[in-house]
Amino acid sequence: MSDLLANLNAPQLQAVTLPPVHALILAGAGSGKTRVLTTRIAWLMSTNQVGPHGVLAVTFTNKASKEMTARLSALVPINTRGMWIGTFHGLCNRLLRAHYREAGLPQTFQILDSGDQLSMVKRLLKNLNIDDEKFPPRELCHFINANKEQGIRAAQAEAYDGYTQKRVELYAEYETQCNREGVVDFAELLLRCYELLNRNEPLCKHYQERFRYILVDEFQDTNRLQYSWLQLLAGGGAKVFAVGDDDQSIYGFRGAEVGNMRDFERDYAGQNVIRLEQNYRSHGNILAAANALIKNNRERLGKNLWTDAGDGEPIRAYEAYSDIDEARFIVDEIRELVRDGVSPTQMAILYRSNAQSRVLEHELFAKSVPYKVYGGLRFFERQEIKHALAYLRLLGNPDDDTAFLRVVNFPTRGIGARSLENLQASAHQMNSSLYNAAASLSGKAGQTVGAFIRLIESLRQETENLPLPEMVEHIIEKTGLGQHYRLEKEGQERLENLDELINAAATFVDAEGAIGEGGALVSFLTHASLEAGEHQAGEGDEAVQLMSVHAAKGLEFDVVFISGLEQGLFPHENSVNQGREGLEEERRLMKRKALAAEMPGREGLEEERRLMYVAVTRARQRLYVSCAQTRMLHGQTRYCVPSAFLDEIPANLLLKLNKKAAPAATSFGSGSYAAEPAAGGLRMGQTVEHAKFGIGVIVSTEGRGADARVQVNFGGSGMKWLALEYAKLTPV
DNA sequence: TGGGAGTGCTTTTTT
DNA sequence: AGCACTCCCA
Repeated sequence: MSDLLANLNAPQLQAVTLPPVHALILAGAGSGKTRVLTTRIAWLMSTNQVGPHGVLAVTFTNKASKEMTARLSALVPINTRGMWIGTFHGLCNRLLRAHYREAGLPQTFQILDSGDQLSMVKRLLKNLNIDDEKFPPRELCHFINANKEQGIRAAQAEAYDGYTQKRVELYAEYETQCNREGVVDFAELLLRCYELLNRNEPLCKHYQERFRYILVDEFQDTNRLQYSWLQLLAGGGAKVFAVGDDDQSIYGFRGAEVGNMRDFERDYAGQNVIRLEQNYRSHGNILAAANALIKNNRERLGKNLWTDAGDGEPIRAYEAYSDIDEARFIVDEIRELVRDGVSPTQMAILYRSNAQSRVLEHELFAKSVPYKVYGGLRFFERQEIKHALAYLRLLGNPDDDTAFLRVVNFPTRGIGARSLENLQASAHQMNSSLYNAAASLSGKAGQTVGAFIRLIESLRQETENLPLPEMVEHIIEKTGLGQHYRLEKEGQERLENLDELINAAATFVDAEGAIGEGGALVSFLTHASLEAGEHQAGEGDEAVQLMSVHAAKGLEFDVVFISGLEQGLFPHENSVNQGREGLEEERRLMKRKALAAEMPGREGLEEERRLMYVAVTRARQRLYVSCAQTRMLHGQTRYCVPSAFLDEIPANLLLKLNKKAAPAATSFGSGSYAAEPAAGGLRMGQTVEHAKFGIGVIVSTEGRGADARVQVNFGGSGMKWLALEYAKLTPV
């Protein structure tokens, strides 16, 4: 017991040992958030205030929930397996599986991932003969999800214009189709679970009485529906312990509501707000920079990180000529650090968008520095894996049209678009699944599709009594998938992945223990949807880590490089511009019109700044910030202005590493970002020198990127229009 | 059916 | 630039 509480600082101790009250823990970066959360659970249990049975702990990612489970079992000698610790989606799934009947779902309901959802929407549009230019499928998915995340069903959705009216209709169609197929998307897991509890009073009461303590991680990332879900479960007197950091809210773009923190404080936590402000991660200068940055945000609950550690090193800043030069600089620094004995694993290069990794990878490769890129295709999202899973899904639920269409002609069986059109038409007419409608087909289509149906039927029989891994293997072979990739030139890797799928099935069975009555298949498929597999993490290797800032949240490194700190990139222009349709839409949905109108783009910029704050606070000992004057973007050279965020770092914390003055107009601290981004980083009125025409003054600019041109008054040599891409203009 | 050419898009991402 | 997606032809 005393061990448990040893080494906690005062606010940590206070949080951990709080009496049964609602509480909001504002936990700054590196302040021991996970430790407080797990210790709180351990303390509650070891002091017999609650049993493992009465705890509900919610996280956002599988990784976080695994970590929480692991750390908890290290703290208390208890079997955490039966405990309700998991992600929002995982826990909702668990509830829905337990009460599928009450929730109106088939026992074997399957989960659509975003890709499945998209193809479902596309199919719907096609069947209804709707122009997908007018209603882009991606946008429609977003519309549907955003509504669900607000707890709004199609029947309740309001539409003030014809366009939205139509989208609501499509939302309704989509709902119908999902129900017909017995599948649910991610948002549906939450909404369905919420509705189940909300309208089934005895059931709700049961869980309300069961969970005495509800703990929520990363509370700043919750959306409206998740908040309501928590409210509902806490309705019977359970105490909610919410941990979060409003300054690290970087998922507003996908519906997270930082406002939930404020609401929670107002509605529940009241006096019990505890701030964890001592940072155990970073040196003083790094924290000072982070604090200075985030101070510029208006919408904050307020918090200032401090540390016992010394100031440490200054923040190193480098302004490169180009993206290539920036990469060169970073890689050179890394090589030097490696020579000095820093482990590559402890170094990370962060960027705002994944496209930026290319140049960096190129340079790392050229200099033979091992590296690892995060983000990209995940295991269960690979096409060969999805194909195999589609067959498995069809065995479990023949009504799953998405799965049906995915593999009905893969490997090819001579079932062309024509046959499928007929099939979809008659399925539509019969109001049944494609699988069921297949029997009604005649002619050639009837034969080929019939053969496919027989294949599935016989597979079902053959695999009925097989253990899961063997079942998977059997499917891969008997469907011709294996053969297909064996014959394909580039199929080797895909074959290996399919083997890996068999392994995954075996591992899964081992981990889950014996699950009887064919439940193993369903839970394996659920596992595949809910945990798409790590982002090709590949641990152990001595490699430098490359990832987006978003992906870096929750991680820490001795050395961090933040690259591409340029206006338009970081902060990203799409976040700051208000004109974007999607954003407008979001705003309308979030009913924040007033706020948005009052300060257009501010919210966006503040989220970008929080992103920068997250990036900065990843670093333990050394932080580099860099930008480039030119950058290849979308195949065009773009002339860049250093990020406003660079100017927000106090100059006394910075060590500028540029060897010589670079031959361009911009430099840190110029404040030039506020001005209209001039073509090529050159501004009106600037004096420049040209090899042939001599000294001149810029009188106007036109175009951007590769098309950028400037008009220069060269005095005696006259007025010239020059393309920046070709003309060498040196600022004077 | 499959490949080659043409077209368009391109922030961040978990479940 | 690079990739995904569509369309059309052999």
